[in-house]
Amino acid sequence: MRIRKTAEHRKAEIVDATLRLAGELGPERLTTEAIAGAVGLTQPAIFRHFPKKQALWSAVAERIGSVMEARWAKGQQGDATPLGQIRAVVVAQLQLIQKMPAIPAILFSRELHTRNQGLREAFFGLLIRFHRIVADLAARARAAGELRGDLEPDDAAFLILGLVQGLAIRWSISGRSFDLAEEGSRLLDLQLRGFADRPVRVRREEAMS
Amino acid sequence: MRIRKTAEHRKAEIVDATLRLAGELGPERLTTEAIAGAVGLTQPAIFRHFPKKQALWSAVAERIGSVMEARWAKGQQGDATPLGQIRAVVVAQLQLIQKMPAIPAILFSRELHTRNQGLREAFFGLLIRFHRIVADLAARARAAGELRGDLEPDDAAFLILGLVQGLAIRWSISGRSFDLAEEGSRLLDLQLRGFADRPVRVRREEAMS
DNA sequence: TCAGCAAGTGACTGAGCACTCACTAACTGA
DNA sequence: TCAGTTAGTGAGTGCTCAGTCACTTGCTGA
Repeated sequence: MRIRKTAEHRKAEIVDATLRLAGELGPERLTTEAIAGAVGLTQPAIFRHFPKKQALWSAVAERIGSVMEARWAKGQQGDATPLGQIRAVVVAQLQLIQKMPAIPAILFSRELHTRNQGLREAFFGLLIRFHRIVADLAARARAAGELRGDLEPDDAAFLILGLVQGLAIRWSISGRSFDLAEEGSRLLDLQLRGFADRPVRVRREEAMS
Repeated sequence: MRIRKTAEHRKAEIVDATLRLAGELGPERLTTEAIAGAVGLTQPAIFRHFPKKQALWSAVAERIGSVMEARWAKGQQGDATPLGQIRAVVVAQLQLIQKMPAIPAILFSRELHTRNQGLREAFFGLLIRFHRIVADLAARARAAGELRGDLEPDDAAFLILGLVQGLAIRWSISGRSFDLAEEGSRLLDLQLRGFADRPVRVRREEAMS
């Protein structure tokens, strides 16, 4: 007997399956046929819920965006120092990537880079949001004397984003062969140590010693 | 009149066109038809020189690899300090990426991530090579007292690779809207400053002051 | 100068895939 | 209970592409 569900429910199922499969097969290998199969529908049923495949990608981007925002907000809760909050936000992001490998897969996909402008804008916006959050925390860290004076908060954030993205690339291309959050936490420690406040005179002292 | 060239010459032309077009259209949008058009041949002629499209990708990877190795070697020439050589190698890499946008395009492509295992191995190998070079320079920097003692050369190299890759992502996704080598040079400066040697006691002095 | 080789072509094939459409049947509310 | 709504289907279309194949034609060396 044919099982019918509400459109809302099906949409969510389809987005879920797309997210999962995009991580497994990669966004360009992902066909509506495969998605339908995973959900237990025939292929044309997908188009009952999303008029174009692009609309499905938009829904996926929206889902990813809201999950990310939620995690970032949670990472900033608590009474940690600004640097501690940066750590929390970055680790939250890495854990999310580990749980949703579709995120780097889509970020590195041509689906995003050439085919689907809306998707590109959505992801670029997320990158900017992430950068903004880290940069704001860095600014507070600098004000609290936890950050070198010669390091602009924006630049500190770029370096931290680079850490996350470089790690994600290495993780993806190596076949996800290590624990992302763990390795990221370790490297972030080293990175933040290099960000710590150190007046110029200290360098002179070192040079003289 | 039909123009005939030697197979060797044509192969080089086809690889050149593929590299150029992969940067413009993206690796998955790139059809044999488009390549043939750029070279001035019909589509089946491509298969006269490369039995499968994958063979063409392999030739492209080989070309990229040899160009990279040459640049890295050149960057290490001269009598700069180890840190200076790291800077030279990184800037050389960024300039190459700027000249050959196909490199990040392929690095981020599904062509590499799921479709074409040989290509993935070739690029992963290049990443490892780059990491090795930077890590070796970092080890020499540490021996020369230019690098913090708590920072393993391998980890320093990971952070620097992250900088390069994060920058490449931002550059790609932003529509190549800034000067890669310039921005990279600036960030690398900030990064290397954080790598500079600083004994633990200095931090304690700071904390006490 | 001409035989043989190999670069190149025109016309196909077949697979993959997004998307369509007429139709069916499960649910819902009056 | 039954009419209207809408999730879902089966069969198909058209397009894009990698790859094939029989054939042609420019080039080279004996």
